[in-house]
Amino acid sequence: MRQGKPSKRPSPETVDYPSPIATVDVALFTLREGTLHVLALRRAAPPFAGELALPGGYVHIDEDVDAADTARRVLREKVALDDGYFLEQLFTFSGRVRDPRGWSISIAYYAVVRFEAIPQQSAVHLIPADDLPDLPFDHNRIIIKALERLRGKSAYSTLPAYLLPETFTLRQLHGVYERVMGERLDLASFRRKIEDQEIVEAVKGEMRQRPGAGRPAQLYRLSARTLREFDRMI
Amino acid sequence: MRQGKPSKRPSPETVDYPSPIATVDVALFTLREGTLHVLALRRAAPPFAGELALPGGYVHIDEDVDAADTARRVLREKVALDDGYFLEQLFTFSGRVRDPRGWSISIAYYAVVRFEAIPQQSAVHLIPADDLPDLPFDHNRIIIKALERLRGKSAYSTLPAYLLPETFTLRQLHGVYERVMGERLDLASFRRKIEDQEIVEAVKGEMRQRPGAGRPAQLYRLSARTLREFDRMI
DNA sequence: GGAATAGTGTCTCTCAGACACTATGAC
DNA sequence: GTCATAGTGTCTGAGAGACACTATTCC
Repeated sequence: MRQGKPSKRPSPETVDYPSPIATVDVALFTLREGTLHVLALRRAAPPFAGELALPGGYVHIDEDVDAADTARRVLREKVALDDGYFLEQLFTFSGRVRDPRGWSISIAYYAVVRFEAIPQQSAVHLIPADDLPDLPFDHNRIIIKALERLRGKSAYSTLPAYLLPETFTLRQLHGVYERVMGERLDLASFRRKIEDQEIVEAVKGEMRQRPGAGRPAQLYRLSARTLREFDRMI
Repeated sequence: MRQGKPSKRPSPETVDYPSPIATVDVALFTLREGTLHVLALRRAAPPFAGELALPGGYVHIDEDVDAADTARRVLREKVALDDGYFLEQLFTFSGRVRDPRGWSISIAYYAVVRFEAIPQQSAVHLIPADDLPDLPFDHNRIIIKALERLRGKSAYSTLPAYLLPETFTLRQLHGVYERVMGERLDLASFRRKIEDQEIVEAVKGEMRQRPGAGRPAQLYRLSARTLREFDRMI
């Protein structure tokens, strides 16, 4: 039918159809002042130059080994974030109308990281995840889907632990779950679940305190077992 | 950096990078003789001409409105399947090495349909889902991931009902769940769950029988409520 | 001692599995 | 009646929420 057209570099030879644009977008979540936020950047280039949008970029076929690699490169180049975050493919948004440049594919990822790990640069903005402005492309849809996934997965995994430093108290972990889920969770049940299933392990003898008084809390970290099979359910 | 190359039709103007090949592959599941199978086709064209592989095809940017549309077109053109099936995006497989033609993206879908709805053509093969041969590309990986999703989702949804005709007995539904999940499910609990939550509704007064004797069973169909919010949990 | 925060014991309710029971048809 | 399949009632154990209790620190 239609002819493939010559391309400059690692050139697919038997391609019969013009390929759509292929990009990767990342919804990066963090907790700032007790509220879940998504990271957005002010766009430097058209389309939608000057507007806030999710960090994203073209797949570089000579540089990236796969799309997850593109996502990590985007976070490195545009957010100066190297590691320590959770990253997972979310969904692929595609079609003729989602990008003014034409038929496009956006392989969307979502990521979770603690606030302190994000270098504060001028282009970086944090948007409250439950109170989004109108964003370009279909970025609102992407964020809403990412939020559903984040909440769904948090209900049966240790994903929210990525919002905390390496060691934390059970109370902090509980608070983070409540913030992410946006609902109250019974503290006693939470402790039982987390402790019984050996999701965390006590850090030897260490303790910790808050401003005024109060009994110091045991410090925990995710157990080796949890880290190994992170994706598995609680 | 590098230049975009002219394309014939809806031409992306500001594309800075050569796009990877964009295809859609579909893992279509069905139940034949009580065993879950995946549909494979004998490939007509290279690469891997003559081998069995998942039905798939290029995204046609002048014809398909989005990737789900591509998936439906692939099923229509290559399997002669028009509707009556469940279809959902699974995952996007991408990278430099998965396709000998070069850096490629496969937006993978999975589908579920009853055996009788599949037109029997010479190219169509059904492979037992739990006993896969070596398939080209990363199609084994796609099928394994699709199976996980199918089983995961069947545990809390009415997905397996797509393997049955419009009306069915509770016993049939139960059997189909067991086959899909590959494990025994308590029949009494199953009835309670299915009935209490109004997932099905009795088809007025109708009954049904099997070969020899036995009490006839009530016929059911999925309730309007279930069909409306199909994705929701049981 | 009191205030503040950390952590536990116990009751109750729900729900799923187990399994013995009853129901309705063909013969 | 028997056989075969359909469908129900009831017990039990696991787990989550509710919430009152105890523990350990600072002052």
